[in-house]
Amino acid sequence: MGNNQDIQNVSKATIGRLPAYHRYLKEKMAAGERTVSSTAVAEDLHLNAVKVRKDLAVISSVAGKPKLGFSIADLIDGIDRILGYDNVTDAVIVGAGGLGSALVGYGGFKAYGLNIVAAFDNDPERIDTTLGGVKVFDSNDLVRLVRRLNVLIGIIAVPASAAQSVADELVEGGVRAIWNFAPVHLTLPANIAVKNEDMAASLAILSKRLAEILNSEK
Amino acid sequence: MGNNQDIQNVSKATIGRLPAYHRYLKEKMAAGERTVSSTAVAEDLHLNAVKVRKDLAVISSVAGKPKLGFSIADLIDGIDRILGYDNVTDAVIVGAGGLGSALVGYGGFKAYGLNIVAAFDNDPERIDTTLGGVKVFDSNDLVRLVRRLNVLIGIIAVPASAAQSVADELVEGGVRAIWNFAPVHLTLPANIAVKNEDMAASLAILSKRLAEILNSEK
DNA sequence: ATTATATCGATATGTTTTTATCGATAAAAT
DNA sequence: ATTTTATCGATAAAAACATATCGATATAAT
Repeated sequence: MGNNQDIQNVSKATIGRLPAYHRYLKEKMAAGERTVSSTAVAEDLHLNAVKVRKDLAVISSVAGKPKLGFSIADLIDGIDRILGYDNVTDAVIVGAGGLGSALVGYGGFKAYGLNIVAAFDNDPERIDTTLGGVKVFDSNDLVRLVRRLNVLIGIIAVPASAAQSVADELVEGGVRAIWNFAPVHLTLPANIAVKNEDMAASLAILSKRLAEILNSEK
Repeated sequence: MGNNQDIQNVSKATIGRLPAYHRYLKEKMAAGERTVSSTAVAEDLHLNAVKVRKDLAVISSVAGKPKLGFSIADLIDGIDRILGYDNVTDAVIVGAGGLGSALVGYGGFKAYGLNIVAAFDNDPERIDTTLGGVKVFDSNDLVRLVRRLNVLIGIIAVPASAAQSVADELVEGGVRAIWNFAPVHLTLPANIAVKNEDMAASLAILSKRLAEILNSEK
């Protein structure tokens, strides 16, 4: 995943929109369509048409055609290539509780280039069970196993109180990217990529939009 | 939640950072501290000091003092006020499966001004059970119950295939904001606030960062 | 009392992202 | 064959966001 050059030349904002385009294009393709116009995508996805056109221009290997638009198959290939959906990267998840099992069960991560090869938990009840095909190991073996498996990505789905120490162990095991679902800020070396999945932040932004809408109505 | 004026004048980027400040400030307060400087916050949270100072200036009701910084208690009050953490808004969640129960169990939403008053599912096994104190109702009663409860926010935690119809029903029931955890783009009226929790997008951004880091090392 | 200093607030600059405009062009319609 | 039109690509302007700089100032140290 992502260990290619392509992803580097694409803006962060665009990268964030690619998965949505990908789903949309897959749908259109399944519906038998061959081309899309930026205007149609923009309308359906409620985005600005110019923005979409620039995004599609980055993705597409060939120029769009007036009156026709872009080739759907080509766009999908482009996103696959940029996001590395064609080659899979291994990851481990720590925390096999509610959120952890939901994430593993959520499935489809493999379609996004992520292959969860192991789960970890410190609850004896959960150790040695399987979670959607993924075996749950003892947290005590985390560092050793992560190092042995040569895993680059770690997912943290443990309570806030345990998150920092788990993160430290993941780094010790050689992980270079951390996807953090615990509501805490992790203190980590600068050369580790971190993405915090901050539910409270999402909720705050939703609230802002709601406030704007309700306010515009009075 | 958020049904106040304050949230309107604050930039979206700042809004997204407020929950992290809130957690940080609560920690500091619990540790017995009374003031923080923007430089300290910036260092601990790995943010730019000027950015933090501007954020804190928006939050704080009084000016910061040289050598001392800002009052922690005042900042917390400010965030509570802006994000509406002091007055709680009701919400319902649809989908009591893995993700749904994880979200309800994730708990702490009430601390973020969100009170989940009901869950819905169409699986007879789940109907009439309780999920962390929240009763699971039959999806068939969704529209009627949501309308009766006068709920403004709906959380969608159902499989992708069911998400659009659930969203339509929520809107029919009077919901004005939708927090969507299903990996699909929802087509909804313009006067409904939507926040998509797009795991694939998060993963894409994490991958980009990882690619940048790995690339800078060779 | 005086000086040193951490921090603030304000202003300015830079960067990223979004949005607007418009001529060019390929397909469709006449 | 000619005209119309949807869409593109390019350029430019605007908006949002981040970062740099610096004088002012309240506290702490001398």
